[in-house]
Amino acid sequence: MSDMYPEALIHVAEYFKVLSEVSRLQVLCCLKTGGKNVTQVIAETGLGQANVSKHLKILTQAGVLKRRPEGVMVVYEIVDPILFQLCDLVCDRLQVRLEEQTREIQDLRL
Amino acid sequence: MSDMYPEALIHVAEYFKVLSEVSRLQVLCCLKTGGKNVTQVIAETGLGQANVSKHLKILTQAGVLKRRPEGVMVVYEIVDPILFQLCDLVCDRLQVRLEEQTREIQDLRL
DNA sequence: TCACTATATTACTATATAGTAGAATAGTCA
DNA sequence: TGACTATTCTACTATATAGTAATATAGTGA
Repeated sequence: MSDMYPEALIHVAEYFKVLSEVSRLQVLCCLKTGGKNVTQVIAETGLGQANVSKHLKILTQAGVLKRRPEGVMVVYEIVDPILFQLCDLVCDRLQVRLEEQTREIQDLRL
Repeated sequence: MSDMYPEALIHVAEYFKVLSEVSRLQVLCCLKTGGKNVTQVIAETGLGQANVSKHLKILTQAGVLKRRPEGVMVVYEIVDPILFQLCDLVCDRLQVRLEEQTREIQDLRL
């Protein structure tokens, strides 16, 4: 955000875009407690197999996950150190906004 | 990110989606130094009028900007306290990733 | 009132991508 | 080798949305 060149902003936008899909956030939540193989992710999220595979690829290419083959299986784990900071910031902010909106609606009742 | 319910993740995904477009990041960069009216934003970003109007609305509805009519003009300003924290975190992370990739490519040369 | 400026909305096109079915690939074991 | 399992890829459809042109709205001053 230090300058205005759209070229530099493309990468920031792409990073945020990776985190802007519910299914991908589900996958990340599922991996929060540690690395898991694809079958486990499919089972825990309830998403389709091909779909999970695609999202895991997108998250890996974005540098959020790391792919590690283990025998027949492939284990994915979170390696992005800022991921949870980002999500916690957003969650806190959303909560504050909701409280503000609740207060505004109450004020209308006076 | 504290649970797995997709309903809760929808709001997080929506927030990230708002920040996942280059044009909107341009608008935010333009407003980083202080509130501006729509005409100024159009001039500084080079984006179309209707387009800027649309993005300003989206950013306002997301709670990132605040709309304040001033005479004939309408001034928009950033009110989201976490916005720059988020962007700085992502920028730093992207820089680290680039350095890692540079090192990996150099290692291939050995 | 009319003309002018600033902003917002509507209707449309073009593009991107989520999800899926089915095929392909790769590894393991008998 | 063949059968089986785990994962990835390909081709496709359906949906969402960025950008734009034209129109609408709203305020201001002559």
